[in-house]
Amino acid sequence: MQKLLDLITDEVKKAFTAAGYDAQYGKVTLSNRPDLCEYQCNGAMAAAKNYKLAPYVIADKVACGLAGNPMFSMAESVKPGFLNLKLSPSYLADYLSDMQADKGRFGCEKTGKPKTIIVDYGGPNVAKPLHVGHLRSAIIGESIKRIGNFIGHRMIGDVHLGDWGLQMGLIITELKERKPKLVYFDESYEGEYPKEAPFTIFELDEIYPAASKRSKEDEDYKKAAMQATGELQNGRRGYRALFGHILEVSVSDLKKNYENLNVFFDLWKGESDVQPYIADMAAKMKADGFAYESDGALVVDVREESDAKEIPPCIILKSDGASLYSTTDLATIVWRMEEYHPDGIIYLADKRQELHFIQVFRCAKKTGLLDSDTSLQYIGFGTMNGKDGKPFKTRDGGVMKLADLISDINAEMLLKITENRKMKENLEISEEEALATAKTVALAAVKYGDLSNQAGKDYIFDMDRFTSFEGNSGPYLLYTIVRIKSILNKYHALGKNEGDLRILPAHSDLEKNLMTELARFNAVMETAFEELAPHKICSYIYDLANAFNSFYHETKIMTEEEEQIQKSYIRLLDLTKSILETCIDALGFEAPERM
RNA sequence: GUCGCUAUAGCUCAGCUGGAUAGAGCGACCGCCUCCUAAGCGGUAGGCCGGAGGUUCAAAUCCUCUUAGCGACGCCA
Repeated sequence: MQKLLDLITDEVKKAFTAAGYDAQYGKVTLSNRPDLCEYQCNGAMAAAKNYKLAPYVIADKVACGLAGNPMFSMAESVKPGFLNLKLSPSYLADYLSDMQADKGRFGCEKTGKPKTIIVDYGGPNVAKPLHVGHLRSAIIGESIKRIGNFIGHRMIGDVHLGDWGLQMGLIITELKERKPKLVYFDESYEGEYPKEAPFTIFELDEIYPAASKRSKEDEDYKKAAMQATGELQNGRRGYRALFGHILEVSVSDLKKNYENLNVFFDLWKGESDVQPYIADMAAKMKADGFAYESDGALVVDVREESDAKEIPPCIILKSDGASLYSTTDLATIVWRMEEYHPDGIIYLADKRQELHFIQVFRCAKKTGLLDSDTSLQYIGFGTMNGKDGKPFKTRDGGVMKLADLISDINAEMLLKITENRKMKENLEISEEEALATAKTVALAAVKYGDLSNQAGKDYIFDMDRFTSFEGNSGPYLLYTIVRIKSILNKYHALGKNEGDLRILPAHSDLEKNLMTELARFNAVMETAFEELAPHKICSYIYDLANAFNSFYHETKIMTEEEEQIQKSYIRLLDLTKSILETCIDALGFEAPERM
C-alpha cells in the first residue's frame, strides 16, 4: 500500500499544479499543531518567493482547489500561508481496513529489490564471559536485522567471534599449568584426541581471567602464552584440538546467553575462519601495488584529498608478520564476498572504533575487495553508563557480567509482578506463569530502554527507572498490548465474532487520533530501516500506545449497544494489537498473555 | 595539538533534510476505579534549546566563532 502521507501529498501536488504552481511545493507533513489540523503543507511560503506573491494568496488558491475533494474533510489556508488539512473520516477508515486486510504486513510493502545484507555484531571474544559491553551490539544488531527482514531484505546475522588472539594462547598455557598430563600437551602423541572437552564452561570462565591477570605480572608466563598462540596458529595438532574444545564449549554457552536475550545468529563465524584468506589477500594487495612496507609493517594508504585530518594508513600485517584487527576484518570481507556476494554489510561496534572502520572500508574499496555496488555501513553505538554517568560497573567497581545483569532484572521484575498479583485479586497467576512473565517483561524493559535512545549516544542504564515501569517504558507497551488482548478475549468468550467487517469512520476525536497513528505504520518501518534507527519505532509505538490508552479510557467497548459499532471497535483494537506486536517483534521482544 | 561527538525542563530523553505556542517520561502538585487490567487516564507548575554572531519572510534545527564534557588519533580489539 502507498503511504498515507504520499497519497495526501499527491493530492495536494495536483492542487498546486491546478492553481498554476510547481508541484514540488505540495509536500505534506503530519501537523505539529494537532489542535488546528491533522496534516499541514508549508509549501506556499516557500513558493511565495519564486512567484513573488504573498504566501496566503498561494495557499488560498490551493485550498480552493482542494475544496470538495473527498479525501479531506477540511482544507483551509491560515495566517502567513499554512495549508491545514483534515482527512475525511471515511477515507481514513477505508485506509485502515485495507491495512487490516493486508495480513502480516499491514500496508507495509516488501521492498521491490531485496538485498542480501550481512549484519556483523562485532562479536564477543571466545572464552570470556559476556559482559554489559556486549549488550548494545546484540540488542541493536538484532533489531536492525529484524527490521530489515520485515522490509523484505535477506538479513544474515554473523556473531563474528573474536577467537584468534593471545587469549587462546593464555588459556592453553594456563591449562598446561593446571593439567600438564593432558594428552593435548604431548607432542609425540599421534592418536585421536578425546571428543569430550577436558574442562567445563565454569572452569573456562575462571581460567581466562586468571591467566590474563598472571600474564601481566609474570613475563615468562606471557612469553609462553605468546608462543602457544604462535604454535596454535601454525597448526600444532594438540593445540588445534584444544582450540576446538574451547570454541565448542564457549559457543554453546554463548548461544544460551544470546537466546535468553532473544538474539539469534545465522552464522557463528570467527576470526579463525578467515585465516586461510590472509596470505593471499596480503600478497594480492602487494602485487597490485596498494600495500607497501612502512616501519616494517605492511600498510595501505587510505588518505583522501578531502580529509579534514590525517587518516593513518590501514595496517594489513604487523611488523612481525602477524595479523591484527584490520587484517581479519578485511579477510572477512573477502570471505563474505566469495560466499554471499552481499549488497551490504552493516557493522556494529562501539563508536570509538570509528576510525578503524573508516580505514577498513576505504582499504576494502581501494584494493578491490568489494563489488562496486556493495555498501559498507558502520553503526557506532555509545556507552552504557551507570547512574553516575560513568561506564556501568558492579557495586564493587568490577565489570558486570551480562548474565548477572539479566538475572538481577528478572528478580526485580518478579517481585513487581508478585506484588501486582496480590493487588488484582481477579488475576490468578501461578508461580510458573509469574516467573515466565517476569522474564518477558524484564527483557522488554532492557531492550526498550536501550533501543529508545539513539544508538550513537551514550545512555544511562538506571535499574530503578527500568524496573519501575511507568511512563515511556517497555512494560508500559506490553501492558497496553495485554489490555487489548484481555478485551478481545472477553469479547470472543461471549461467543461474539466481529467477522471481517470494515472499520467504520471514527466516532470521536480520540478514535480518529488512534486511527491516524495506526496509518503511519508503513512509513515508520521504512524510515527506521533507511536510517537504521530502531528508536524511531520505539517512539512510534509509544505514541500509538498513548493514543490507544486515551481512546480506551473514554470509550466503553464491551458495553457498546450498537453491534456494528462494537464490531468496528473490536476490529480497530485487533489492528492496534497487530501493529504493536509487529513493532515489538522488530525490536526483538514480545508481550505476555497477561501481566 | 588535530579531528570528531555531545550540550534541550530538577533528572532521563525525543524533536535537528528550517515553519505556527519547543514535546514526552520521571520527580512535584491536583483530580479520576459501583465501569472492558489504575503498570492506566486527565490537569497544573517547570525552558534566553551551552554562549555570541550570521544566513532566511521564518533557526533548537543551516554556517562561523566560542565554552564545557567525552572520545579517536600506526603495529590492542
